[in-house]
Amino acid sequence: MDIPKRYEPKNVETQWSEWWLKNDIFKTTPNEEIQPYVIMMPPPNVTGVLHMGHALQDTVQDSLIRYYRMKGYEAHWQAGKDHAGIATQSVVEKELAKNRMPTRAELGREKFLEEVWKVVKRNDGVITKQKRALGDSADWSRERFTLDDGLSKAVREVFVKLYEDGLIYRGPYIVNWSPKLQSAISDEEVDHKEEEGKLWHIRYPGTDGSPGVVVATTRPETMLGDTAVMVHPEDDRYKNMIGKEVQLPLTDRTIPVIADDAVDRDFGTGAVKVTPAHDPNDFEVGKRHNLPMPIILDTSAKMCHPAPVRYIGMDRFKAREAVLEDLQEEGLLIREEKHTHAVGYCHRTHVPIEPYLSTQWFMKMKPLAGPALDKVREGEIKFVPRRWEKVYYQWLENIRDWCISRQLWWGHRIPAWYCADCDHVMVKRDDPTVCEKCGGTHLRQDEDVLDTWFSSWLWPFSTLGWPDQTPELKYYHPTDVLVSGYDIIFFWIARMIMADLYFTGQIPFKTVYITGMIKDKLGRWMSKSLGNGIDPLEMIDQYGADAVRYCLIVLNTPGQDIRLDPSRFEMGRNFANKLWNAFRFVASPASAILTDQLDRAEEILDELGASPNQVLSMLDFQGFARPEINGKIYDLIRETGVDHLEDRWILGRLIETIEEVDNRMEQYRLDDALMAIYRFTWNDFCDWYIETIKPRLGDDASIQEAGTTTRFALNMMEAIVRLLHPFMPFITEEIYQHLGNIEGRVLQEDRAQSIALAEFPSTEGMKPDKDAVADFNYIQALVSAIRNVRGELLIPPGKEAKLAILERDPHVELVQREWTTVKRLARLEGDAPDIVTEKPEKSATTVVDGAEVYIPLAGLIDFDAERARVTKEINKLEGMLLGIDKKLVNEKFVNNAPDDVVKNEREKQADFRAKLEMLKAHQEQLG
RNA sequence: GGGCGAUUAGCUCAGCUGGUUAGAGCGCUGGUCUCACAUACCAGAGGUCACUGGUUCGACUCCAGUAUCGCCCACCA
Repeated sequence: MDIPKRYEPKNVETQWSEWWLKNDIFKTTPNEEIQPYVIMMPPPNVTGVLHMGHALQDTVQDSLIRYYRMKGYEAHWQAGKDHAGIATQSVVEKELAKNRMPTRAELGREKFLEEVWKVVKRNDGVITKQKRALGDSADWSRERFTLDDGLSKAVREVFVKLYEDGLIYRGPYIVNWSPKLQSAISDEEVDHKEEEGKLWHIRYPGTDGSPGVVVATTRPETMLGDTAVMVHPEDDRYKNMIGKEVQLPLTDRTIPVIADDAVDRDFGTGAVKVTPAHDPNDFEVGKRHNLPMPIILDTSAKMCHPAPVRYIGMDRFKAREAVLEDLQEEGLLIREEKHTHAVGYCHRTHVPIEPYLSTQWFMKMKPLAGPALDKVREGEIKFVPRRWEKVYYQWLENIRDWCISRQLWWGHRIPAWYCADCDHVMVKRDDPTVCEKCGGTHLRQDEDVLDTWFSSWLWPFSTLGWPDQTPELKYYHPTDVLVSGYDIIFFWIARMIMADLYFTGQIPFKTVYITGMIKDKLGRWMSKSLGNGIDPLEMIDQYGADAVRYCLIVLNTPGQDIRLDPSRFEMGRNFANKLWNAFRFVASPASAILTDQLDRAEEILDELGASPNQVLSMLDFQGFARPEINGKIYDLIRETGVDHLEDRWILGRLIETIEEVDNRMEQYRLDDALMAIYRFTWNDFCDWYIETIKPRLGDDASIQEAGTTTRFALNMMEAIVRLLHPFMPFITEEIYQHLGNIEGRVLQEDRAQSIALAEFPSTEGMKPDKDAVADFNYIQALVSAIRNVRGELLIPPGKEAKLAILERDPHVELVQREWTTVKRLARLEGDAPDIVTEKPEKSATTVVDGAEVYIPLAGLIDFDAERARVTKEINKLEGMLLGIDKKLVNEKFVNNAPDDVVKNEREKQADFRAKLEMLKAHQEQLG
């Protein structure tokens, strides 16, 4: 067999990902006989590329999906893409500019949308391909797009239904306006940043020549749109002003002084300028007091008409300077002081939001919020980790209406028509041609589109065919878990829960698994401007997708941010390489031996004393996925007289590992699950098991022994790759298929086509052999102790040492029996340990499991080193013993602590004391 | 102004419902190209678990507070 010494992921990974796709390995179908396990993949932007956040979340999802698929579920991972209104539209606009094409405005709606579709079609498939390179085992045949016909139908249905139910309305309100996007955005799309700004005090003189009032503002430029000054009704300073008019500086207008208890008397001057069209509070005040609401900033936040002519066309910040300058000149700028306040920024374009009075579509959220809150409160939907539920509650409890209209072109156009003849508004499932009220035919559809999230909040059911009652909807819905970052709890997660409950009456998913966000090495967000991003594709190219996945899973504590440094991927690569070489080792003798065995089949079977079918089926590789066979394999091996301690030990460790993996997977601690597999593979299987069985495969071993040994080791290998497959799908598929080939003529028909479809190892009906585990642990401790002596005393590795054990040591028999192992691993000489009645002269002494063992040192080392080693050991022991002594002297501890804890401490005390005594005696001897 | 998280070895992080000799990877020190793997092996050093109190026989783990860093929410102009 041709197996490369170094594992090279590149070709292997591409090959398998194409093979999986070609063979429909991940395709699912509704099947009532099988339990479904479903995850909705958060749809990435159509024009997007894979970034580390995707890589993390996808790996988590894929590991879950693959795990449950192997556990026998119909595991469906629903993929798709989001049209991402604003993001996509600006990508296309930028591209037009770059290519010196006409602008959006020049092209007009229809032509522009054609351009967008061109870009979308060109990019379609890019991110999907990248996700496949990562190993995503989604059912790609069921991919959906938020703008495809089905989803558009769902969006339309939802809009009309909510309109009919009175939850969607249209009207003039203050919205968050992004001058850069030239569109309204929702509250959630505004980022607040604390900023050091200024508070300016401006005098509004009385119309009668009196001093008037001084107002304080952070936005002097908006004064040009003021229609009142308000003071607190009880404020003695201003009581006499209420009802009077003041002059609005820089204009020829006069405005009234009104009283409203929304005013905080202690802030600023206690007098507030009121700009109803450009401030949410002032808008409310304006409504209460019936004030005019002149709009003085246009959609680009430039000064416009009712403002005095000399300011018109000025950008808002430019206008601020001009206004301040002019006020200064007129002596009306009283003072300016520093003032920190929160400024809203457009989440996407990072320009300051302009509160702006405009007519938009809104959705009442309160009625939807109640049930969504209940489902989480009642535990029907659980967040992992739980603390995110608080964030969810807080948002829903204070939820405000959702501004859903956007002044964009790319998206679902609002299904509302206005009759030019009678102003009637129609919201319809099918495009109307005639006004239902006046019969007129001059209908005009609303120009705006819906917020992107208005389609994605339907994702868990719209992708499954809703509003039609499809078999998919019945079978896959509700889904099991949603995996996402905490950054879109409001945007998406909470809204999905609301929508699903409202429209299907079901929860969208049972669990919300919140991942952390990927940060750079210094804990900063990865961003293009900082240039600190790590490209997952580059990492896949360099280290392999398995390595990237390994790293991301291991670093991922639920809900905790991850500081990522590219060098971290080395651990994944190294682990893959380790696994590969372990496989190479157990596989290389396999072909030869097994072929030979089969050639001598009858003879061998005869020796084994079993019928051919029995033996073949029991030695079948499927063994470790079938617990009931597992034990029998071992029994059989033992019956043949090939009874090895290490086999029973590693089997025990495997059982423990499988149990731990299952347990940790249930808790969504994929990091722990993977670490358990890692430890088993590297520390137990590679470091101890393989090292121990080497003699059984060497030249001195019989074919029969080598054969059974290889069988057993290959079975272990198979168990390992199956355990590991959910996390590292490529290398495990590669090894699995190799194992299948090695098996050659034996029971091929029983093997799954892909490891992805093989059974996950189970421990059903199996228990670790406790005695074997204890015995092997002793051997490990013994070997480690000897190695420690060797290491500390700098005994050259090539030099073989001797081992002497006391006759009364209860482990004598065990050490004799396992001498081959001990000898090899500790590099000892002799055919057996020396059995002595007392300590040999000039020996290093170490204590293993309560008994001394000796390494005669004559000719090996100087005794100073041994003295130093023993002193170190004694100091350590004394420290530990001190703590235990203290506890046991304390009556309260002895009386109050549980018996087993006290017993445990007593045992430890005895052990440590004995060990200490032995070492001290030894130290004395050394002089 | 509320809320949340973090603070454990030089670095990045685990440590579940209080009792472990407080762990891992990387890095570091010493030794090995030992016939699966130098992307490796063996041995080792390194931590008053941010601080202060409290609860408890016992606290890295629970409670209160302090400090530093970070995040989210919030219409005081």
